[in-house]
Amino acid sequence: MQITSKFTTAVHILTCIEVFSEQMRVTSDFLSGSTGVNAVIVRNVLSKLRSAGIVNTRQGSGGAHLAKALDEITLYDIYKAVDCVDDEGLFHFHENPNANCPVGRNIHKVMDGRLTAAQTAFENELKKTTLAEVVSDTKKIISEE
Amino acid sequence: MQITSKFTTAVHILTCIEVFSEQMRVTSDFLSGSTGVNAVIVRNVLSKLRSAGIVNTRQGSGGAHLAKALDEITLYDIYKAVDCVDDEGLFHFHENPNANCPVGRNIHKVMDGRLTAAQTAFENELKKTTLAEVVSDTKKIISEE
DNA sequence: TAAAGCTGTAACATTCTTTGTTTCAACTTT
DNA sequence: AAAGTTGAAACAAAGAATGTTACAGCTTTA
Repeated sequence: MQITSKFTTAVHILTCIEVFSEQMRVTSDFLSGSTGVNAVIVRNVLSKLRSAGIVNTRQGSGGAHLAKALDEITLYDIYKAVDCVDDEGLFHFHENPNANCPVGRNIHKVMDGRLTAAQTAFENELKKTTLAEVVSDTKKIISEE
Repeated sequence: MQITSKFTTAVHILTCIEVFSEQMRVTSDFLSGSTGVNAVIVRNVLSKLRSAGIVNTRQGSGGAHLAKALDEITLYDIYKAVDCVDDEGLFHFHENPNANCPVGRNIHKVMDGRLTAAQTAFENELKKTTLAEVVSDTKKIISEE
């Protein structure tokens, strides 16, 4: 199992918007070319990012723009925006533990807190990085090429 | 996306083995009944746990037993044993970023360390809990029912 | 030694998720 | 009005997760 590539795609898209949007119109076709991801998927990701208030897009005129300051967008915000994880949480619990078995009817109580703790540790780590850092690292590498 | 239910199934199975194996033979059929998971899947999970040196099973006689002390088995060990995550890591990176784009050819360099850090934070949290604690919590809840 | 009960495993089936594709209406600019 | 774009629905394809069937081989016990 893996976290959907929409997440890294979204980060890539946002980085492109920041790096290129002053010089050119960053369209879904351009982003499709840079990411290697289908343009409809790109629009889909952009749509989710827009719902989350992270980007602005407009029909007709084209070109995506950031809707927030770079340092106000964390990897966690992006991860949440593109629905990497459903409401059930990161772990898929087996669905029919037997309530007639003492272990079966209590395993959820014993495990849930610990599973949540692992998920939270993961998400907190994503909160530590902002798009500002990603963009700054990217620009630095580009300038040194 | 979610982490395969084989993980929680495995924890459930191991807890059952510890709780019940003194009084009875803990067969894959019994475990299937307690977990609500198909007996072949149970045997499959047991097979992976055996490969990882966590349980012993025997053809013919039946009945699974722990191969290690309870406090030497962490949730991380179980998670690794049942192959929750492949070698690529927790994140699925979009596969064809465009090397002709300055962002496309560098996005991996910028992101990989941060993705690994998030995965590591997650795994380290799983290392904090041993099966001893899971079993002890379970027995406590059962005794208070 | 035969029967019964169990494990190990392969092959296949089913369902769900992810990703891609086609299509087209609606919008904006020129 | 034409050209280029977004938004979104509907469908297709591929892959992953889970379940099912089937059966060979092991162990115990009668």
